[in-house]
Amino acid sequence: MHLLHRGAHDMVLTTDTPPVAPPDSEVERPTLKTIAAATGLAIATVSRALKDAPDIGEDTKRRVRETAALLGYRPNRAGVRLRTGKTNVIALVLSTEADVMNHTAQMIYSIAAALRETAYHLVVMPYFRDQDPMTPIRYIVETGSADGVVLNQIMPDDPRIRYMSERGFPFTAHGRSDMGIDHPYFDFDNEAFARLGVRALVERQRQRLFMIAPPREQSYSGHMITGFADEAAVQRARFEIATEVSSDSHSEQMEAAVYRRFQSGNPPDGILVGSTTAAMAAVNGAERAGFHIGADFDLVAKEAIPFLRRFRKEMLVVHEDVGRAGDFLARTLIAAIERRTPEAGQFLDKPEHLGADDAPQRR
Amino acid sequence: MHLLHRGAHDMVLTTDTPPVAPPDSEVERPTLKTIAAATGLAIATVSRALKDAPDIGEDTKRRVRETAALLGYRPNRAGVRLRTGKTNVIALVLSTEADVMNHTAQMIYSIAAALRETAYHLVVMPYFRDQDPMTPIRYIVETGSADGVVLNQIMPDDPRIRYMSERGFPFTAHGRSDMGIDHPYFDFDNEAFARLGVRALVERQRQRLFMIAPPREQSYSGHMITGFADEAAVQRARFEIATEVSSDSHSEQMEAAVYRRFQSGNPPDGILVGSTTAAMAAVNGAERAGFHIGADFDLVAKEAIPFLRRFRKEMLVVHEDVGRAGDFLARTLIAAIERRTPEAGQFLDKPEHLGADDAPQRR
DNA sequence: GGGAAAATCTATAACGTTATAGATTTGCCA
DNA sequence: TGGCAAATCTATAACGTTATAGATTTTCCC
Repeated sequence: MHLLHRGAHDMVLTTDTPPVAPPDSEVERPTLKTIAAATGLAIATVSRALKDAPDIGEDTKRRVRETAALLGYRPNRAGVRLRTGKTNVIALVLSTEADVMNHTAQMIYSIAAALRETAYHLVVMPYFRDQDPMTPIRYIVETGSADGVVLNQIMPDDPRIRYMSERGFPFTAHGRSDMGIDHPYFDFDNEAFARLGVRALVERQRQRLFMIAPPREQSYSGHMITGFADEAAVQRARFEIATEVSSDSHSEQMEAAVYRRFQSGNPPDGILVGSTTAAMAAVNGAERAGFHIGADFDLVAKEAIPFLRRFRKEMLVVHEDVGRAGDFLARTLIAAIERRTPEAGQFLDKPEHLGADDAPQRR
Repeated sequence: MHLLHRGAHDMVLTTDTPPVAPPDSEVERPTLKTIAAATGLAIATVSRALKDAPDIGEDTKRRVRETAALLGYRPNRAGVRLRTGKTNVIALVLSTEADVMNHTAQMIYSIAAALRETAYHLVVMPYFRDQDPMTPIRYIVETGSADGVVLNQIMPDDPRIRYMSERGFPFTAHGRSDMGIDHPYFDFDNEAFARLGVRALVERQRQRLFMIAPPREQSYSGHMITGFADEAAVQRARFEIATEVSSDSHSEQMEAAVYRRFQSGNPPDGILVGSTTAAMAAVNGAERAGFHIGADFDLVAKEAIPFLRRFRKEMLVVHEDVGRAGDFLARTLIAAIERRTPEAGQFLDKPEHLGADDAPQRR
C-alpha cells in the first residue's frame, strides 16, 4: 500500500506487490517513460504521481505506484541530479593522518548505516599529507559534487568550516572549532574525560601526573589540556605535559619520551593519554624503565575499539563511541540538507565512568 | 600547454595559464555553453575540442583549452553520466564483519590514493549482518550506479563473483574464489604464509603446532589450512587446528579456547594465526595458563598494521601490505573499465620473511 | 579554373528527470 | 442550461553532455 521511493537502496516497494525479480537479461531499465507507456499517462503525470503531488488523482497515483513497483522502477540518479542539482551524495572528507588504531572504519560504517534507508550514497575523499585540506572542500563546493560534507580533525580556527559556513554549504563536523562560528558538530567531551581521568588517578593516590596530549593544532587537544591542568590544580596534584611528543608521534618516539621521563629523577605515577597507540607506547616505555602499571603507576586512556584492557588489564579505559558520532553526524547533516525540523545540530558526548574492573565505578 | 581534463579532482589546468581563483560569489559555474559563447564556437565543437577529437583544428583546440582553463571549466558529472552512462564511480563493497584491527581504512586510503589523479570517485557501501551480500551488488549492477566494484571477504564459491562475471560487469576482488571462473584479484598468499610460519616454528624446535584458522567460509581459510597442514606434514611436526573458534570469534572465546588447550595434557609449543586479534588472544590465553612466549612456545602471526611486536617483542610477524592491494585493485579495475591494455589482473602477494629481531632473517 | 577530396565546423537529437504553464474534464451553483 | 471554479492531466522546455549526420570551407590536382 505504501510506496517508499527511498527504501533501501532506492528500492521501490509496495506491501502487496513484491518487487519483481530482476528482468532476466537484456531488458532495458524502466524509466518514467516506460511507466507512462504502460499506464497510458504522460511522463510528467507519472513523475508527479510518484512524488505524491496534490494535483494528481488518488487512483492514478495508485495505478502508477503499482506499475512502478511491478517494473522495478528506480529513479535515474543522473537524470535527477542534472535536473535538480541534488546529488544525493554525502562526502566524508578525511585526513589520512588519523590514528593508526583508527576510528575511520567505524565512522564509515556508522554513517553508512544511517544512510541505509535513504537515497544517499557515501563518497569517501581522503586527503593526503601533501595536500591542502581546503582542496577537497573547494572541489566539492565548486563542482557541487555532494549535497553535504562530514569533516573530521577539526582545528580551533578551521578554514574549511569558515568556507562552508560563509557559503551556506551543508556540513557537519566530528569535533568543534572555536572561532565564533556556531556550526553543527558531534564532539566527545575531552575536557570532561581529562577531568574524569585526573580524579581517577588522584583517587588512587597518584600525585605526579603526566599526559601525552593530542597534536596541538587539533581542537580537542586544547580541551583535553584544559581539563587535565585544571582538574589537577583543583585536586592539588602535580602535573606536566609531554613536550617532545604528541599522541600522533611515532610509537617509538612516544615510548622513548616516556622511558626518559621515568628514568629521570622524579618519575610520574599517573598517566593520561587520549589514544590506543599512545597508551601502549606509554606502558611500554614505563615498563622498560622498570615501572609496572597498577603498582608503580596508573594509566587512563580513551579508545574507540575495546582493546587496551586486553593489552594490560590494569588499564583504566574510557570508551569513545564513534558509531554514535557517525550516526548523529549523518542524521543531522541530512536534516540540514533537506531543511527539515532543525533538530539540535550539536552534541557533546559525555564520557562514562572508567572501565577498569577494579575501578570505583560510582564516584 | 597541456590540458589535463582529469587532473586532480577534475581540475582543468594549463601550464601557462593558472586556473583562475574561484569567481567570487554568485557566478554561475561554466559549462560548455559558456565556453562556446566565449569563443564563438558551437557547443559540439567545444566538446570535441576538449576531448582532442581528430576533426578539430589545432589552434581551435588551443583556444578552447585556454578559455576552459581560464574559466575554470570542469565537466558536469551528471551531464556526462546521463548522456554516456559512465558514472566515474568505483564502489567498494565491504562486509562490516571485518577484523576489528581492520584493514578497512588502509584499503580505502590506498584506493583513494590511486584514484587521485583520475576522474573517479570512491563510493563505500558496507553491508551489514542482516543483509544478503548480493543486495548491494544487485543494486549496483541493476541501477548502474558505479562503473566497477571492488569486493572483499571472498568465498570459494562466491555468488557475487558469479553474478558479475556472467554479466561482464567490471569488478576486482581482494582475495580469490575457486569455482572455475578466472576473475581479477589481488590476494595475499596465505598458503605460503602458513608454510613460512610452520618452517619458522620448526626451526625453533617447535613440534606441536596449533592454529586458529580464519572462518571456514572465506577462501583464504582453506589456503592457510592447506599450507599449515601440508608443511607440518613435510616437516614431520604434529599439528592441529582449533575447532571451537576461528579468527573472527570474540577475543574472549579465542583466549578461552587457547587457555583450555594449554591446560590440557599435551600443550602446543607453536601457534600460527592470521590476525592481530587472534594473536593477542592466543598469547593472553597461553600466558594465563602459565606459558610464556619465546620460552614455552612461539607464535607466528600476520598483520596489516605493525603492532604486534609492540605487544610482545617475541612475536613472529609477517606483514600483509593492504595498501599495495588497494592500489593494485584500483588500477586494474580502472584498466578493465576503460578496456585499456589488459595489464595482468591477478596478483598473488608472496609473504616476506618473518619480522622478529631474533628470527633467522634469511633461510 | 573546375571539381573532388580533405579538413573543419555546426545543428540536432537524445539521455531521464522535473517545473511550469496551459489544456481538458468534472462538479457545482445560479 | 450556462458558466465558472476546481480537479486532474499534459506539452514543453530545460539541466549539460555527446554521437551523428550534415554543412561549410580549404586544399590540391589535372
